[in-house]
Amino acid sequence: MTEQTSTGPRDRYRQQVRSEVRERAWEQIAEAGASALSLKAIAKQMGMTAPALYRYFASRDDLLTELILAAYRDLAGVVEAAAGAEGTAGTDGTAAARLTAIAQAFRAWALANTQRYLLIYGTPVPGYKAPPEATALASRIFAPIVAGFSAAFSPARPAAAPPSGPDQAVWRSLTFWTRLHGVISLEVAGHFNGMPFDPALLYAEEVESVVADRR
Amino acid sequence: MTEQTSTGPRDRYRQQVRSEVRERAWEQIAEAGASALSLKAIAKQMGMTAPALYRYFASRDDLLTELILAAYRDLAGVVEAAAGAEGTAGTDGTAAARLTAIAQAFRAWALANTQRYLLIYGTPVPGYKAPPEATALASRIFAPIVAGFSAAFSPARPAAAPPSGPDQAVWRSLTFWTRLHGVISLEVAGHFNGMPFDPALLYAEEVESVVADRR
DNA sequence: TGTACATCAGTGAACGCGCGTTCACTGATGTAC
DNA sequence: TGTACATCAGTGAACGCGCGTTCACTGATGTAC
Repeated sequence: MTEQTSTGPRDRYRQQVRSEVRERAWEQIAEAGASALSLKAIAKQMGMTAPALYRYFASRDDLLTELILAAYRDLAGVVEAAAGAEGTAGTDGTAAARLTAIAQAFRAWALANTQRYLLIYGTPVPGYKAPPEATALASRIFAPIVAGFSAAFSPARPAAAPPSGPDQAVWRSLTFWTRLHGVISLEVAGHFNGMPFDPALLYAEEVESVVADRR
Repeated sequence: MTEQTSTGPRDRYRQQVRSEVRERAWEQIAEAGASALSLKAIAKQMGMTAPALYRYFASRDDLLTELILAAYRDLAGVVEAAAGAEGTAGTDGTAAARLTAIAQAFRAWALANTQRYLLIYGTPVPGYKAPPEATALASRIFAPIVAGFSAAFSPARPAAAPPSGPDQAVWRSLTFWTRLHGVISLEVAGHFNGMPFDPALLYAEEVESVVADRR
């Protein structure tokens, strides 16, 4: 009845196993970091022998690459969704609201997916070379932010914009990005532990500092 | 002739070997990250067998702890030196100059000692518990910054300062810290690669954004 | 100044561990006639 | 509907590797008389 493209029962099973491997991999990474990712350990957890996993992933690095790209895609989706949920752009107020929504979604995702966040923005895994697709996905995350700042700046001075027009938006986006990351990465790494203040407050202020900056 | 406290020739040799081990360890960490730190590899590099190193360090984790504390101490020293080199405090201008000097020294150290920086502020080494001394050293790094912002704010309204007086300085220091770290950590992790802009410029602007903020 | 002794750096063998990956194979499952 | 065949998931043994750490030991170096 359902018209599936090359999805026999065997294929379905394949996808299921692949998905469980990824799940276990994330658990493992969450517990001991990306460098601890081990096919043998995953196999043992799943009640299989290690060589069996080579039916599903070409190598350990292949699995890691897939996980990293999935993390990127997930985050990109979250950011895009947050940007899209704020209605159509145009007015300055809406652009600011959209940027704030993006920032909140960004942090929420980072706190809920600590290891995924660290996989993307943390200390590079030694000896591991990120695939080219990662760069494209990084742009996908960045794009809604640049769009937000572009919208926030363009309506005031329409046609004959000052020379620093589009660059201005990119520059703001960079500042936005580094400020958000500054708070999140220190929080996630536990460097605020024992300090009597609310990171959410600091974060909110940082978001404001760029979004509400009229210059 | 030289009055040394328990420093016979044997002791001097000990310190020399310990120092070479640390050096090799840093080389190793620089190449492959902290998780790749290996006593056996260090021993081989030094033309010794691994058990010999146990004369100098109780365990691998012990060596790592020493390295981390040394990194903290080094950075703390650099920050303190930068703060001290800016003459006595008091005037508002001097405090700002001091903060800027601290920021520049901070970044310079981070870029020159990438792995050391990541060891302190990067993704936590999985399964490794930082010693309590680390917290004290983190405060030593933070203190000159807080002092700078305190000096920048107090002279205008001397005795009867507003309630948010001292907290204000700490809050600014936090913002200062997260903004600097935001730029540095992304730069060091290579996330600016391929982006056509100068991180030094972005950094300078971030420094200014907190130091020159009159509110 | 010379000898006896204590200290201690370093060796080599061994332990148990875990890793990624290959290979020839068994046996179940789906497919074509 | 039933049989023959191809596909493919999973096993078990093995490879070579590197790790931290222990232990009993050799031999050189410094120290005390």
